[in-house]
Amino acid sequence: MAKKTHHLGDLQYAIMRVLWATPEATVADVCQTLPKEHQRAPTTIATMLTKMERKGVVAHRADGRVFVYRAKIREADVHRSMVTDLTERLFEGDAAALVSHLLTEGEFDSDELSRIRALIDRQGKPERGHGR
Amino acid sequence: MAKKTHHLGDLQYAIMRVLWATPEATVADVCQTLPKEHQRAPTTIATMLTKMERKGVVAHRADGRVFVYRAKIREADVHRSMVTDLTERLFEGDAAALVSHLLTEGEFDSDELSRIRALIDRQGKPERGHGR
DNA sequence: GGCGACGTACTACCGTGGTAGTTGATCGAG
DNA sequence: CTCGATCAACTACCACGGTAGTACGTCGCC
Repeated sequence: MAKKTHHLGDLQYAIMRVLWATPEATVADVCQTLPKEHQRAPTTIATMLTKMERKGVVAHRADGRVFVYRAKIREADVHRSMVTDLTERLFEGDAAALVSHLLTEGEFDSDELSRIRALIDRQGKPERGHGR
Repeated sequence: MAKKTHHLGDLQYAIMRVLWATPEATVADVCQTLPKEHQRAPTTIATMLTKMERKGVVAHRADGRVFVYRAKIREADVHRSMVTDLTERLFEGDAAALVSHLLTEGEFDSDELSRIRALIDRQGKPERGHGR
């Protein structure tokens, strides 16, 4: 497999989000769907998509004379690879240290705190193979 | 102020780690202290430091003919800015969603889980101003 | 005094993200 | 058939991270 940490730029990630939200999209579709802070000239999007295809993160098929693009990588994989990346760089792979960081930075209000607590409880308790 | 999300490259971050670990360091010091996966030619480090100084993340003073560099930004700030960056890109700024992601990705063993739970408990209540 | 080691400055390149203009093919309208 | 719109292709830049060689000044040693 070897996913090897896709690092996408800002615009590239924005484009991926469009493609993840729809099965297929033309350059024009992407342009229209992009949030306004990422609005760019259509040629820019087309160039980006070409470069992204070279990288293997998208693919296209010709529908008449227009190209229809689709994502080749899954959002979850990118998320995982980006989070893992950051965790390794900043916390030597210690994800708990990342959580600790978020807590000490006061990123959460008490509402979120309980939400997270609930998630942890669901995670730790039950019948999952590993863990004592 | 204007923190404006320092995004450091891989080598740059590795260099910063060296400078954070010591009050001051020469190019040679940095070269020697860098972990082997980041070992580079001394000129490379020097060039990098020059570029980093232009960016304002380090500063130097001349000690005789050698330059002694020191960090201009704090590690905590970089951590915060990088984590915040990722959280915004991936989870629209919802840090709890990031934690949720980590949990569903099974990043923690039960030991870490309890550690995190303890941290969360400490967060809600006061007492113990700041230890260690 | 000359010479080599050391150390910064300068220069040069590559890859990639980002940005967009220009070109050329093609398709539909008149 | 011709004209204008629409697209992809190609080209050209810029900035920046990364990488390192070369040039040049200086310091200590023989």
